[in-house]
Amino acid sequence: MKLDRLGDFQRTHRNGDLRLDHVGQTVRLLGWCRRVRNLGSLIFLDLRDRWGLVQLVAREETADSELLAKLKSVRSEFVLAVEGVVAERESKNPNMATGDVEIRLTGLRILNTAAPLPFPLEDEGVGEDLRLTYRFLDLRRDELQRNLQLRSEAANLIRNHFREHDFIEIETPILTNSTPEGARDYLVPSRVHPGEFFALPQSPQLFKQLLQVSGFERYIQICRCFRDEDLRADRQPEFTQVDIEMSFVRQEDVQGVIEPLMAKLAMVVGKEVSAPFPRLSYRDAMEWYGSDKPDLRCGVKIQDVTGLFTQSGFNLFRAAAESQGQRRVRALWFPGEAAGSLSRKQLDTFQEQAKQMGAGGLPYAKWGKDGLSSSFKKFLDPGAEAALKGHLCVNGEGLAVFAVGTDAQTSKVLGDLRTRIATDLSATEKDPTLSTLFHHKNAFAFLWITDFPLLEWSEESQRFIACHHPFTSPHPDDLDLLETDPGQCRALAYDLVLNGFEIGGGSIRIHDAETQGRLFRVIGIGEAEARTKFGFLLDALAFGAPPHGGLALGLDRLVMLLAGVDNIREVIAFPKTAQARCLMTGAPGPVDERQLRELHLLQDAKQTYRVGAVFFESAEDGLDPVIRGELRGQALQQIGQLTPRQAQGLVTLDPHGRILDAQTLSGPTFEF
RNA sequence: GGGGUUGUAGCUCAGUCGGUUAGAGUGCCAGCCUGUCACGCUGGAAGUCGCGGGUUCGAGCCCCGUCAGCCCCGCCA
Repeated sequence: MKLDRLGDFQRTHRNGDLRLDHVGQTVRLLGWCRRVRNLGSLIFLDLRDRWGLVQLVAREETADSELLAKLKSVRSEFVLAVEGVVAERESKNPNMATGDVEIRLTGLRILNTAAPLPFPLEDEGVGEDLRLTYRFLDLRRDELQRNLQLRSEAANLIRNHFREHDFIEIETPILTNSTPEGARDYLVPSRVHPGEFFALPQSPQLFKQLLQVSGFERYIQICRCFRDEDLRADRQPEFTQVDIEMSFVRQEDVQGVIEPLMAKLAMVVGKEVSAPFPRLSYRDAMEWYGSDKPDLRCGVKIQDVTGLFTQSGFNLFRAAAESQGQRRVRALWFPGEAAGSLSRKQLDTFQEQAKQMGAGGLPYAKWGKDGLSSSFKKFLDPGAEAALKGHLCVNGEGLAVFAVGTDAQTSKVLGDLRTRIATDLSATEKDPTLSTLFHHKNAFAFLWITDFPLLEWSEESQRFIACHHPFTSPHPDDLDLLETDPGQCRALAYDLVLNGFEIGGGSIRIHDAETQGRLFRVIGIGEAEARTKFGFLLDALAFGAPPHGGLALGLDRLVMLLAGVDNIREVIAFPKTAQARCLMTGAPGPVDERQLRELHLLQDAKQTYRVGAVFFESAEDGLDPVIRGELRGQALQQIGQLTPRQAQGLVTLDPHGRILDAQTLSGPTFEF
């Protein structure tokens, strides 16, 4: 098809803006054809641009015949420039913003055609692999257009917020050093320095601290970070952090800057949230919610019922009760009819989940229409049942599930089931009493988790490692524990949590070289290594580093929650799959051997020479060396008789065509 | 590294106990159609049942392996 040129055509309006006010005006519009509805001698066409949709119309009896013919050739997603007169519709469409008007076509330019799309833009539920392969088409869809628009607005709002608070935006290097702690790095080989590597930043942590030493006092950057770890629905190998750092602050000051920002961001999507947000210590969060990122929309708390089973015939529970706190029995109580009438099958799926989280099974007690049913009913005599009901505050139908084990084990199981069961129950929406337990899912429940442990014992490395990062300040009250009982030492670290997602984390940093040295020692980084890896930091701390602290927000996750979607890929223009591949570009991909050699990733051992004649010599085992020698001799002789331009070397190939040996006879060498 | 799940027409899916020529809707192509907006009507084309083995007289279906998407555990200072 012959295409028209854009020429000097200029749009006069955005498609979505046209209203009855514009009736009678001649307008020029640009966009994509969403769909043609050809009724014979009456043709409708919806034209889409970034701002909306408007209906075009042409009538056989009134329209120019050339225009009409051209219009009939238009298919979905053709790119058009049109001219027409805005008119009130005969039959209006209340579902469309521009549904009162239509454009009577007077001119049409087909700027480009479009092959039939590999998937329809309107449908939900198109396979995600297909969407990612044709991401540029996927991004035409309303939802992604909205999500990326929202992301842009959020980023702008964030920048403005910090600018209003006198923060300065500073860029830090993408090519930096690998650090010994933390996630796996993405490495970038250095061409200039053989055998040495840059690492892409997991975060600009050290740079932002150094900027405090430099006196910038309030720093912000919206920056890309990279971690080469396995992915999840809310994790990508490259992601965007809102990175901030402040001097002369306590953690309350950092939180005080973030909270109003969150309120503003929530406002963008019509949510009211009030600051200050609740603060919960790590310890309490684990005790009540079994998670360091609890979803507070669910009010159900974990309860300790260990004490009820000291005399129980149920060995599993009694053994825990007799373990003197090593192991405990903990429970979740979900009141209401919906919970009390859960089927055996549903309980089985919860049990499967519990097993996946490391539990042996899922003991339960359910009070339903027919009274008690329980996996350990035979150990629940009327007295024990009454005690259990009293302890859990059971006054009606409902479900209690139990976990037994160490705090870490039971927290993991119950922390997961808490929200999983609550979500399932609220999905049924049969039971009004649930609303008090699981607030409707549109709420935004922010909170801070504070007083994280500074260090945790790593079985794998047989040493303590930093929970947050090794620059986090110990809690001043716990400083003495650093060497005596490192596991008990709390950190001045805090996470921002929204609806069960960690959307930010930060800390007050160590700002003196001595404490930093102490911490390095505790986590097994010796003097020499500290010097090599972090010498610049230790130096900086020695030259008048101010007390400082900060935080990083996960922008992708934050926007994901603002957009109300459950997957981070929905708010990233060109995301990677769970296997960290880009289905559109195919990245990562192989590179030329020349590149590998240049980067010193491939030895030059296979280097070979240009030849005018190639003599194939079998390298299969069993070939008599004498014969091989003779063959080689013959080859050399033959080649030697050729003119130098034709014969410059001898190459030995194996049966697979791989070069085993090469020899220059004359002429210039050449790298393959 | 481990577990679960999905893979059939361009797309979304159905496909019985292993048994005839693998179907539907939609999209696409052609024709008709003056108020559609998920236009309608008629007709047509369209399949490496992810890939590779195996079992069987016979495999979309059963078995083994493998690849890819998604979810989870480990991992993610």
